[in-house]
Amino acid sequence: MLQNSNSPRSRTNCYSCGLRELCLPVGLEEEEISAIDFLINRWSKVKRGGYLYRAGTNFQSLYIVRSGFFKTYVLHEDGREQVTGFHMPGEMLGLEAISTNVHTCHAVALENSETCEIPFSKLEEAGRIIPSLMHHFHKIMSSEIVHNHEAIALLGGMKAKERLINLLLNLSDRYAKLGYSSSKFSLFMTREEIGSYLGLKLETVSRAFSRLQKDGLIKINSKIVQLNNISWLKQRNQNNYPAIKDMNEDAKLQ
Amino acid sequence: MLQNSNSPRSRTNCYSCGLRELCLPVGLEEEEISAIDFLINRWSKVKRGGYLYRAGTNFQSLYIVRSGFFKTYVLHEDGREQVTGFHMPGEMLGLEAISTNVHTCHAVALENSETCEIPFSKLEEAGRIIPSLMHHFHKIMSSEIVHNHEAIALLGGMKAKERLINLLLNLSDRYAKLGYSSSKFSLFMTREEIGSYLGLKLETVSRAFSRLQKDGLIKINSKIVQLNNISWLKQRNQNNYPAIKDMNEDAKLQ
DNA sequence: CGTACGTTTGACTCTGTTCAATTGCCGTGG
DNA sequence: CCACGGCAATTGAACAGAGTCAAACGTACG
Repeated sequence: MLQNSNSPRSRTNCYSCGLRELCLPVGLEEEEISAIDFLINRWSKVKRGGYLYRAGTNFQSLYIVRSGFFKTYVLHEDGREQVTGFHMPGEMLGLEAISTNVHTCHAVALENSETCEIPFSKLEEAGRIIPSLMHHFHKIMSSEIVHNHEAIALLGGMKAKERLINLLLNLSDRYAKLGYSSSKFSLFMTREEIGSYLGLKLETVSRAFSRLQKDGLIKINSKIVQLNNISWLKQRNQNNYPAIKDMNEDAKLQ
Repeated sequence: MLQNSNSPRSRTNCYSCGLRELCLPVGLEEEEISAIDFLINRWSKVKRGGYLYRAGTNFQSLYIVRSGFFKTYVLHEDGREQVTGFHMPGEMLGLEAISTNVHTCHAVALENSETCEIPFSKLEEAGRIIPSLMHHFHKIMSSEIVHNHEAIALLGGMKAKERLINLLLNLSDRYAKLGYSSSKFSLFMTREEIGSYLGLKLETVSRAFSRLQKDGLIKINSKIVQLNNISWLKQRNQNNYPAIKDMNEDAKLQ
């Protein structure tokens, strides 16, 4: 049991980490992995409701969720919070802060969570020596941008029910990647947080859930949701933009 | 007139480029600038309505707007287009494609435009040799994420009039940085494109313009807009999230 | 000069918000 | 163990803001 996740050894050991194939070390050689183990100089727990970082604080490190569940949010002028994302194990937090060296959003744990901390200056140094590490880091940042574009498309063009289905399918996919059930999982966030993320009021979220349940598409019991027919939901509500097919349409436009 | 912007010489010369302080070379030494001139292997024109790249095509290069005005958009399943951003000189395009090596959005010129092309693999190579270049590139990607967060906040929590004011102030700031008037400028996009970006229908955009004009806040003549009292507009409609002030509120939350 | 496109404006509809009351759930303490 | 309080979630009814449909106007370009 040397590699038990609670042993001190595994605290700074990417090699034995269950998230290895989802996280920063993707695509690295064994020796390179041990090199980045070096970077990760801390391993911290954040209790439910606790802050990983706050807007306005100085940026030093990026974080990777090791276990648990986070939300990030910004505040509107009037104090209303706008959730900008939900974050699951293997996902990186803090990328927004690189531009100004100050965090521009708040990161809160919605469950008791664990994170790996990666001092950014060290990551840049290591990236110079290990090109594939740097490249993979660029991919992570880029996919964050893609993900944001999807969120913008969702907020800009979808109705309440579609937004909710989209979020559920998105969570479903991410749980699947982690090896959990894609059809039945827990929502760690409140209706209000879901609403904030989807640009809806909590009552609207609640009504949308009720309606989806009445239509037999899902089963929902407070925080536990079950998707009855994922492929049907996906068909009814594509969340990917079929790039190739689009090309024909575009040709006409030009 | 060796450095005239149409001379062949200046095509690959960052040193003499008017955007030098807004673009990739920010913070580099002179010798380093000549090193990145090396990277930029093409300099292309895109006519109004033409595509810089399309979703679904392979990713090779990033682009920087040299002159003109672009929009980027993704397509919803039903073919409706969702504008994800407007892009002015000095701004970088194509960052979304790094993650998959395929462009996930379309980039169209709204005016006759010019761009610099930066092969991404060469940029990564150069970044290994010039750490400050790599670091600045990371800042650019990060600020793209911040910008997306702002767009999400706008779409998630604002009313039509607020959204429009926000866009106008945003454009105003960006024009100011380029040395143009911040109070009177041209909108290169149609009402429909504005609406798509703001998550509104074109009629709603038009009505919002009319109302702002009737209230004396702006003057609008088809595509030319004049902001009558920028500081008042800003006060009435903050588009920054005052991070420091927020800290007090947050303390209560935890 | 005429067509096509973008814009403005009005009247009506509908989705989501607001306000309010009720229910359900869970942890605390009697 | 049950009663209580507090928070989250549900549901209903009235309301408001944005969407839809339609008509008319302006402007740019062939």
